[in-house]
Amino acid sequence: MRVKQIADALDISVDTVRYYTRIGLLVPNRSHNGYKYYRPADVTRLRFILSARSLGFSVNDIKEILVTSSQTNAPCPTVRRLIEKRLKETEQRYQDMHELRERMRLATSEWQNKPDQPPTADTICHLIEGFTALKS
Amino acid sequence: MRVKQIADALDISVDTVRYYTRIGLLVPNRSHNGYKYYRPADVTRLRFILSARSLGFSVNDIKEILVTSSQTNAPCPTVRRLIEKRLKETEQRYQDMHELRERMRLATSEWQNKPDQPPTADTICHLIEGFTALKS
DNA sequence: TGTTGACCTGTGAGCGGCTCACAGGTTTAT
DNA sequence: ATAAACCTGTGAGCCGCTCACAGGTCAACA
Repeated sequence: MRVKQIADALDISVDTVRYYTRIGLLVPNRSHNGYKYYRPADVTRLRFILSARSLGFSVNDIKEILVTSSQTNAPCPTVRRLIEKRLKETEQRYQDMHELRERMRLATSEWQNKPDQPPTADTICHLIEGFTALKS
Repeated sequence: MRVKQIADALDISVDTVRYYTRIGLLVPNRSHNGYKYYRPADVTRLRFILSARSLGFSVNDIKEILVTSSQTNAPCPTVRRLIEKRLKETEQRYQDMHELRERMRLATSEWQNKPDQPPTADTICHLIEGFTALKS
């Protein structure tokens, strides 16, 4: 299979396949004309990559898992260790997003009742600089 | 003020100040030895940048707001338009983060009862590939 | 046999928002 | 005078793609 075929088969862009190939997650054959040819094993591998991505693993995590899996018997301990780490990060980012969303919502509602004003010597936009939730 | 002073004053890294300077959000003076010197107006400006960042505006948004504010009377219409857009994106990303977190939590709990297994011909890690929530 | 045109290819660069590495300049203490 | 601490700007690197682009391939038609 060439890049377009494998990309279409798994419903992702050719650029994503090329990216994974470029960083060594996929290692296709090369034909005489320089084209990359993907075998069934590469499809399995790519499917695995996509599953892992959708579980929050980074491409470096995936690289590590693939190396472990080819060197030792079970990559599972690595996988368990990594997801714990990534889950913690995700919880944190989720929390941060929540707070950001609250700030943004509060700002928009607060700004409903405020008029437009031109900038002054020490304020650029009174909406932003005067937003109460920023005054710690 | 030189870069370290302004960075310390607003409790951010010198690299961040330098980044904002590099992309033209801040325009300090240059002294004979090539050092950048920041004036009180730059402090106001940087404080504004930080407020806007914490409300979810991108640096490009901020650039646009600053330009508008220096060209027209009130940047407020621009600000209102931009935050609406960013808020929508934030809601979406928040939702995505929520789903990701759920998937990760479900996976970890499901994996508690599963043993480690070596890879086979068509599975790299049975935990990831066999995770139920991925089977659409 | 030639040629048009659709489609496909790989490579290199770009994105955002910083962060890091590094060679060299400046300041302070001796 | 000199050593050490600290500061400087510039360039490159990070992640996970995405885009631009010049050129290659291939089937259909003249």
